[in-house]
Amino acid sequence: MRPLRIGDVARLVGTTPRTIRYYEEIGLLPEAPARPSGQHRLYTQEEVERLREVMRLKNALGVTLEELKTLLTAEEARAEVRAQLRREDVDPVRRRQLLMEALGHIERQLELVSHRAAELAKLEDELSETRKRVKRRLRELDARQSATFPPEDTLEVTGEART
Amino acid sequence: MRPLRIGDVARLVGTTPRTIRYYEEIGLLPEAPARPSGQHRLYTQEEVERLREVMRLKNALGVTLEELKTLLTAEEARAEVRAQLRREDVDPVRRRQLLMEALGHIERQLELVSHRAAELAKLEDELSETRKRVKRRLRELDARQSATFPPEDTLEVTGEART
DNA sequence: TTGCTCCTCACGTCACGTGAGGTGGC
DNA sequence: TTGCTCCTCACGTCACGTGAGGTGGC
Repeated sequence: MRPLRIGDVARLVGTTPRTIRYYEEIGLLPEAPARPSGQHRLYTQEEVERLREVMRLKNALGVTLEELKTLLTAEEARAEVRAQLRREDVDPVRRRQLLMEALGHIERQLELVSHRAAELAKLEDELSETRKRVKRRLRELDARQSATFPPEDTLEVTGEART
Repeated sequence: MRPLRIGDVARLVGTTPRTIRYYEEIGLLPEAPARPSGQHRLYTQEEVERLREVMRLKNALGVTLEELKTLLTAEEARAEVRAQLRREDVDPVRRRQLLMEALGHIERQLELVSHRAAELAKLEDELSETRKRVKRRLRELDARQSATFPPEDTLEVTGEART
């Protein structure tokens, strides 16, 4: 698979080239290595995934880019920790400490996410309740219509109803 | 209940006085009526509710304030429509048309909300899965500990575990 | 009277949007 | 060669944050 250009990447993750350049500028994305100024940026599939994750977290958590940067750095540290833990030669005390740290990070993120998720779920619920009520009133209206007027296939009163 | 000042309102809905003034400035909130320049703004409980709803929609939908303004205007129009519908003297064709319009608005909002809600739910799920795994590893570690070492009440190896 | 919160400018900032003018690869 | 996308400034904008200097109510 050939390397992608910035416009392709932007389309793939649902953003704009300017945003990608800005994230690179503030250090949220790693700079394309050894690119002479003026040269085109090229991206691997891996970098696209990274950016997709960044966008997802940004949308989900609703934090500033500075906080997001801290968060991602912490996440990389956790990846480092996982690598350390895979090598079995870590003593259990240190091992426990690392796992507890990881747990702390995860729980802080979970709190943010579940709070927002709950709010959204509530709003969604309210909206679908309202929709139900409106639909019911439409059905009731139609029922009264067909009682008062001839059946709909013989008369064109509410043409919209078929669309 | 006495009227509230801007700082109290901000605290109640979880924002800042500056934000409330800004919303008033761009017409997202109605101007406090007949307030001489320099005079304090005073708010009723009703206005607090309105602002709370604005904040909730803003957070949930993630739209620009301009879009939010359009959305709220449409919502007020719907309230107007509901008032019209309550008076029974609307002919059924018009009645049906109004209900269909309302349904359209609700469904557009629902699409926005449920999309974001689904994304958040997915992220929440992933996070709690990860948490589960980390917790399981901690339990396994502790199990091996108590097999290798004497029971914890006779030895102080992992003091942290008690906190 | 003394704090406290409020007021109105007005400039600063964050996260980009939007040209201007120019270069690079199918 | 002609489009197209890319590049780097650099200024604009949206949604506020943050003082500066001053007034108002318990």
